[in-house]
Amino acid sequence: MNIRNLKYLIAVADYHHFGKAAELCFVSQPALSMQIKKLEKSLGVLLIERTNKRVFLTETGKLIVQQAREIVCRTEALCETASQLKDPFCGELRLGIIPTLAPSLLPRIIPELSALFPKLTLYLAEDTTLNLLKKLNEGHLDCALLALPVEGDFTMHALFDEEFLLAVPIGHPLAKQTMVNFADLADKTLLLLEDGHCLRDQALAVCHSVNAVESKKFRATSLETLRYMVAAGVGITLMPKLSCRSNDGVCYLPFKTLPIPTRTIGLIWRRSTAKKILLTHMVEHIKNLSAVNFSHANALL
Amino acid sequence: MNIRNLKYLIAVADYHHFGKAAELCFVSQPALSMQIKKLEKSLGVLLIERTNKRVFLTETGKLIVQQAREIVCRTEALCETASQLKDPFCGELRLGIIPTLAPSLLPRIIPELSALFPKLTLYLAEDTTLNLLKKLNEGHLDCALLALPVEGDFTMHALFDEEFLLAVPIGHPLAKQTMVNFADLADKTLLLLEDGHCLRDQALAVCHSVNAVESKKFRATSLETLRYMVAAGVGITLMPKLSCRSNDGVCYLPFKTLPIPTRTIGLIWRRSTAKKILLTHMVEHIKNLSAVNFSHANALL
DNA sequence: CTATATCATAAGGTTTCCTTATTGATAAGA
DNA sequence: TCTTATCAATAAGGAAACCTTATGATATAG
Repeated sequence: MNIRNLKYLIAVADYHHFGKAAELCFVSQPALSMQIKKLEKSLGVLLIERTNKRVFLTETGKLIVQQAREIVCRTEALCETASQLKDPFCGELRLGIIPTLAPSLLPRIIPELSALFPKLTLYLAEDTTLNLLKKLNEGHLDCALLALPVEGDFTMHALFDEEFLLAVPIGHPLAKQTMVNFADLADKTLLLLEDGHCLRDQALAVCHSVNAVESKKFRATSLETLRYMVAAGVGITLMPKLSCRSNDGVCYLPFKTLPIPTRTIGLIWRRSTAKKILLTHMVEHIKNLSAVNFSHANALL
Repeated sequence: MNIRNLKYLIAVADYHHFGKAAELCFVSQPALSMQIKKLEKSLGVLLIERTNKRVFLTETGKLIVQQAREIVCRTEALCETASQLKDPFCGELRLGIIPTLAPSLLPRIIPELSALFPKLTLYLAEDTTLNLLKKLNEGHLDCALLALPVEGDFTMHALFDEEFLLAVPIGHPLAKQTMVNFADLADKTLLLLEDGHCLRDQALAVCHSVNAVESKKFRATSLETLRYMVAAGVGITLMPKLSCRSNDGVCYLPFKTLPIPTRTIGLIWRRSTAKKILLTHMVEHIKNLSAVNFSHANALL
């Protein structure tokens, strides 16, 4: 048995076709057929049932393929480990991020990160927390930027706390204040995001603690929609600080009452990742950036 | 990279010597040297520092070897899976068993099991529960016969309940009774096994529930020692039913009071074992054997 | 300074593996 | 029923990988 054998087997398992599997493996069909046969012989079991029109795995084959995938996956991880140890700041990094953070945070950190890690290719994926965790576990992502805490066996590093501000239309009675109390929100109705966004749950928690309620008529699909709804005078909402802007027809009021509602933004990754060194450096850099750029004074772009 | 490469690397990591590692791998030293060099080149990192007198792993090498061991281990597991699927009742089975069970149970099941699985080679290892669990986890054992429940992520199957009987010397006042009550034990002193035996803990639990106490002067290293001490009139003890004999100078009294003190004997294995089929068959056979042979009527040999 | 131990290198042969061409078997269509 | 298309197996020859033996280089010990 060798790793190539296993890769060929997995290709056949994925394509149910020797020819296509061979193509995928960049070898000729007979070469692949022969290797599969050799593997079967060395294991002493039939892995694939071949008829001329149909190729499918035996029950034994399914179990073996399952283990083969694990092995191939680990060999790739080994290579990745070596490559990262050679140069931790080189290669690719697949970064997941939640939609309520991406448009506001990325422009503030990507330019600096690109400059700091010029040999690094960054791939970005925007998705909900639940999907990000899934993709992380499946190895499709290397790390994720999201609101802590999350469930799962990940290494988690808090980066900064992001305040929530109350967003009201310019003409709103509260817009005359410079700050807002919890009491101001009592029995008010807030516009929130639709299900799936972690921000929705955090906002609901705030609602609960100040005796506000969610609007039953409307659930937004994005923060931008939410902002336009507020600007249009439909209602008020909570907005994370980094997403607050000036001169957009909305008035953002910071909270005066302690504890100020916030969410903690963090970077997480699989404990077993090969990119530990790069990622811990990245945490430090983002922490520094946030301290300098997202501070109270200049958080509003 | 291939599996052979990794095996060679692991051998060097284990022996810190190219020549000896090569011998272990049944190849010449240059062949091994070349493969290691090839691996280093393909990974792009230095794995081993060579001076003419000393061979040692780089920090990178240590991390890579760690992963290599995992991979090689899994390839062996894959082979084992195939072999077990080909013939589940063939090959080797490494069975662990606790010392307070081995001498009494094995003679009652090994002959039948040998007959049922003639192509199976059975290796037996006697050790305490803690050590058995460790060896199971490390892959040095395939399964273990012990008292349930145990801590850990294992598949567990109860086989039978084994009663505890009170062992008293023939001349003892209680020896005149045919059975014994919990009340008979109140404030009595019992001889127990030394630390490490699960039976000790179970006996202590019984002591606690009947207000008996442990003898402070003596702790036995085995059930046999315990039996001799009782026969010599030093004290009384609890004896698991399968270890009770007739005509050995000791009188074994069953408990009359409900619930009769017992321990549950079970077979456990790693959830990921390749020998699932064999082991589940074995569970059924031992259950049947226990129903037929360890029943109340003929438990005393 | 010599001997020894130890890993690296070199040259040549063996084995493994791959490629192209072809065969054989089966299912679908005429 | 015969033909055709599809697809995996087989065969033969060449390329690559790998191993072996012999030799080289270098550091340590005496």
